[in-house]
Amino acid sequence: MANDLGTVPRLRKDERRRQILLELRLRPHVRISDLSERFRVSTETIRRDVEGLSADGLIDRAHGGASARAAVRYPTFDERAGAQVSERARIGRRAAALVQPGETLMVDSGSTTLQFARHLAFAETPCTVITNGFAVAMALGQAEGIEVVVCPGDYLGSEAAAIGTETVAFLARHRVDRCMIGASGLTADGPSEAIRGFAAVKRAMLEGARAAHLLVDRGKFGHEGLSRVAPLSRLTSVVCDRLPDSDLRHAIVMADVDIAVAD
Amino acid sequence: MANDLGTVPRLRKDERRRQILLELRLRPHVRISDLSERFRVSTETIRRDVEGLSADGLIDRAHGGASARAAVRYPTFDERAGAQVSERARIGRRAAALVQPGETLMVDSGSTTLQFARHLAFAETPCTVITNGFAVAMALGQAEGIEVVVCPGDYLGSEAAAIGTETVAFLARHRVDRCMIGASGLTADGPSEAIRGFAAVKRAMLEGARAAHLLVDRGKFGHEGLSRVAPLSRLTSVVCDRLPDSDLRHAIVMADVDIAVAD
DNA sequence: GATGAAATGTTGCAAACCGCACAGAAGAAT
DNA sequence: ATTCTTCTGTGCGGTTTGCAACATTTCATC
Repeated sequence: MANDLGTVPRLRKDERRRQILLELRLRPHVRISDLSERFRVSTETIRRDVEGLSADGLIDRAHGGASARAAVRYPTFDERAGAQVSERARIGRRAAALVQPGETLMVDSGSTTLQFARHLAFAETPCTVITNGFAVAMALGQAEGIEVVVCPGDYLGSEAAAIGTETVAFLARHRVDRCMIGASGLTADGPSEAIRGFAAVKRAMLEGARAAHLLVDRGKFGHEGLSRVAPLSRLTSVVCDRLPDSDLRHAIVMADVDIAVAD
Repeated sequence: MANDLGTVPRLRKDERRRQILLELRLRPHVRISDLSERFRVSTETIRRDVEGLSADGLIDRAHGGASARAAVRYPTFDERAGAQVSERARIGRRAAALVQPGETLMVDSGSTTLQFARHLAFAETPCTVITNGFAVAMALGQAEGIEVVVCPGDYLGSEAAAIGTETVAFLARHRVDRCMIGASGLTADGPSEAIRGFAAVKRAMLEGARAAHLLVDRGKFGHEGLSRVAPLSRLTSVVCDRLPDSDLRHAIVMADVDIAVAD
């Protein structure tokens, strides 16, 4: 109803919203009261603007204002089902414990590997990490003793990650002790990935690492994404929050892959 | 009074504050009520944490929560005057107008080039941008029609940028229509940079671009950073918010460099 | 275990914010 | 000019947050 092709929208509202968006690209947070003062409109109007932008997914709402959209939606939007989050956090912590001081790593982008990065950053295990994920780099970048190397590539805004041939070629030029990757699904055929362009990156990490750890929560078991990443046998271990069904478990064990259950 | 070298601070508080900082690396805003729930402490305690972190200049306070300090620190807290900010914004807008559809660009990390990026993102001029700055990539990554390529390199957390030999080598492999770079200072000897490791990146961009634009606000005139980036003559134009003094202006003109004054 | 400092929780009240409903204002289309 | 739609402002009750003072707990140290 708002986007009739022929109509020229009014200036006022769109201009304001546009300014709000611009502002939020510069600073992470704006206050409704400030905006109201600046545009000389009522707080209610700004509230409606912010509400609208938020509904369009362009910004995140906050009490008293609005904030830029999170680079990575980390605890997804299911706040209450935070179970998922804490399970991923447990997986991340378990995986972080695998890292020995001085090691070199490759880390995938994704919410589960981000949890890993957060725990590794907290542990401050001295190591070197190569990653294509912005959130992972930012999480690790503040930790003392952790060197972070970022991959080149085409920037994928929706996932805040670099992908593509540049990324793959860069990874192929490196060799590390371990890699930590996520996946959209895990079956007896191996991990698979739903997001276009990610499978190749994960594959490149698997190739370049002596040990490969797959970080997946129980929700991934039995699901299959669009692209096959690699056969199960390519993995060293699967880090998860619960043992898979006996079929999948059997396939994993037969492929000589360890299973580590967090907590 | 907080940093006695010998004393070992308690765990609880620091752990919490650290997690808050970590969280703010990933999302721009956290709510006090959420944090209180997550850490199972009273909102007052979180409020004190946030207050403390804010006093240390590590985060920005907001009603109901806290927000990350912009990846690249933006100047002052004076909202309305915001002179520096709006001047940089004007420079950014002016520079964004230089970009023609279909061009290829290299863009430096930094607060002024970030302003450029956000205006380019808003204009949605179709183009391809190579950048080493995370904030620049994230700003441009939301825009339709703009392809963003990120550089590899060592991640510098304090500036959210990639630097080092990998970055330089990557840039050297590319050739673009224009580059947009910032600087810590500008004198008759040319632009200079205060942050270690940045000068080499800027130099590589200058080498790889047919046209080179330096984006600087008036505060940079006459200042000189640690590393010389390049001679004035290497630039195509200087985009600034006010004409430099006659001496500097003369040097710029003699070097056959254009001066574009925003607004 | 006693002691004291720091951290945390609790309470009460003021201020800021939210959301709704309705009315007025500004444009667009007829 | 008129109608109609969309946008904006105002008022008000309800909720959340902020802030300060005080009570309580925790922890290190003796």
